[in-house]
Amino acid sequence: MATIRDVAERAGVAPITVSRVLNNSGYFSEETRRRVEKAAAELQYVPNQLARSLRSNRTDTLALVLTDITNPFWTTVARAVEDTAATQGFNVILCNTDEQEEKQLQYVSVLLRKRVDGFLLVPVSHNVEPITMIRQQGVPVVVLDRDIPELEADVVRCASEEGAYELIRYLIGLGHRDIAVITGPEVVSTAQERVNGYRRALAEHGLPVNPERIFFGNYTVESGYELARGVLQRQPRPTALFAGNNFIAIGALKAIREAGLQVPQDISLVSFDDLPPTLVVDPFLTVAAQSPYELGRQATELLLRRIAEPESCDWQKIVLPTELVVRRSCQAVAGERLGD
Amino acid sequence: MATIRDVAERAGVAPITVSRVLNNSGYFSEETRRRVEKAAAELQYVPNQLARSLRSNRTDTLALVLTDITNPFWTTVARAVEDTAATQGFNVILCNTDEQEEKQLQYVSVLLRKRVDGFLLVPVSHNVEPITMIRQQGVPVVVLDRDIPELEADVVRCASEEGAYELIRYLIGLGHRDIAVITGPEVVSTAQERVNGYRRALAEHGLPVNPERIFFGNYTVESGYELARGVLQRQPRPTALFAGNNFIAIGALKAIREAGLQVPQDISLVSFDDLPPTLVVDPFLTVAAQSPYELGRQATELLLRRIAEPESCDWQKIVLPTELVVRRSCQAVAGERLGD
DNA sequence: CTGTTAGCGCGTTCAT
DNA sequence: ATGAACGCGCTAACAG
Repeated sequence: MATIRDVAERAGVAPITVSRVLNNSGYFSEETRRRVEKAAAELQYVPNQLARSLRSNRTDTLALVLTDITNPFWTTVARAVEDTAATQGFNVILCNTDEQEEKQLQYVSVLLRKRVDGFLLVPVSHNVEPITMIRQQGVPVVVLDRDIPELEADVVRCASEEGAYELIRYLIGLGHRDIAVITGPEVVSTAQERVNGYRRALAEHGLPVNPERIFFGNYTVESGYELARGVLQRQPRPTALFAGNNFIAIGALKAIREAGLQVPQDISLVSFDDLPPTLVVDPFLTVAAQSPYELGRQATELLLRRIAEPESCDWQKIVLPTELVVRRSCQAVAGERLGD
Repeated sequence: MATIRDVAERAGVAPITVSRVLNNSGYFSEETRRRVEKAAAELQYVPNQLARSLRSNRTDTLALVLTDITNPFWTTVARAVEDTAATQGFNVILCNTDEQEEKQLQYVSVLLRKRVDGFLLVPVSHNVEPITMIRQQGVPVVVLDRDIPELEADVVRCASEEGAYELIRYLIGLGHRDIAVITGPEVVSTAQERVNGYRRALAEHGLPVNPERIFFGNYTVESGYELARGVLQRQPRPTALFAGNNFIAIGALKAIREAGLQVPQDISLVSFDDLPPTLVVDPFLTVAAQSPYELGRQATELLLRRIAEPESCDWQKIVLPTELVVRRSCQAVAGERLGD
């Protein structure tokens, strides 16, 4: 593999001159340019970015540490991150933590060694260790989707509490009085907030909050399935179910089908997260829709700004609104209907 | 940010001793180990992998250049690649080409500069330029999902021709005689092969191949929608439709719904690619299912082998079988039924 | 306009 | 068991 010195020799100039021509920096004659470019082309010279980075302390690479790229929500976020990063010449290293502390810490550690210019991190828990580690090395981090209490940081996330609140208010408006919620891990802020929104909506309508109707689990299809199965066996059965994310909703739908029940006739169902329109022929679920693309885009833009101007310390907390999308997965409860 | 020299000073040893302790290579006393580890911890020393890579010519990083991570097929492949790479300590840089030559070339060029250890590439066309570029730098490439005619290379792909053949044979078995196919770009091997399988199935059953029933487009929902709309307007309307991938199938379903038609009553539909079971509550489409996870896993393992032993030149062509999954999207054609 | 020197942080080589 | 010198490939700083 040709180095800058090989090119220099062949062109009959010094390495620094090659550097100047190829980076178009400093002065050089037209004749020199031609000679250098010719030599570079003939040798198929590819500059070594590692050496460059070693000097410049920039790798033009971002780390995207999320839970599972397999969830279309994260897929869309990843796409947005990659798009946005590319507009400024950055590449993206992708990592899946599967919500495991250990993987998260391992990735952060490796990526720090690789000297990525910044991190987009979906924290697995409220443990601040990974973020502290990153900060100690002076590398910018933007926390994605989830907040960590008492942590001063740049955060870009969606309005989980409000979204949940609206969903539940909608259900209450349809006359529902017994609504169960199944959601993600209790250590994850989005799960907590969605439950908070649920609580607030009930409270504001003077309805009791029954702790036996609140279930934490994982943001997976399996977990949604299991939790929903549990819920459906209860007597009395709740008239509506609130799924904490798209995967949980899918799991719940499977459980409901398996129990021989129908949505919305036998039970109403709402969910956080939409599935991307491209994946669904006939959208059916009433949801609080987030904007994963926007989430990824804004987070990346913020991160790139932090990389460009590392001084600033006015942490930004960006909260993206959620949209209530009413479709056909809910039914009014007879006799108690309050509105539509 | 602390360097190896800072650690050495604090521990009262030479930098090389620090290197030996932290890499656990060569000899050093237990006392030295303790002192070095203490100093490293106190300084929060993070070794600079750039410097290491500059010497070792290894970055422990792979490039995954695919068309669009947003398609669940590629999402699953990406997940498999990341999982497999991680087992050997490699990270993955993700790039979306959107089927554009220019983006593809740009990415390849940048990633060569970054000295990734290997490429997993889904070629946008039969243009061998990107692959040639990579090879000239002595970097291993594994071609993913698509083959390039007359190119000697490691390729891991699915059996497109055979999968299409089986789908069409299945339709013919149901009595269909007029089957349209809508698929991806004509410059992409998978699209070609799926049409070849379609042709072969018809030919083997003595049925004419009508060029007016073959449509190339893009592997996107929009393209599927547009092409299907065109097909549905034809008189006579084909009795069955073969969608070249999952996105095209979704677009086709939208067009069919919009035309007020029902699957399978009014038209039968089959597709290449399944949607991941996790994304679908009630699988309905009859498909030729590929194994995207297996595709990504095998390709990555092959690439890692090439990286470990760069000498070998016996190109591997791995073709993964496709599975015909019969569900409820097809109906026998009355009066001409041949079998089930 | 072009070149020399030096150093980014690390690990191989050879010496002690 | 430990260290000094050197170079990986590149570019900033300083001549000329």
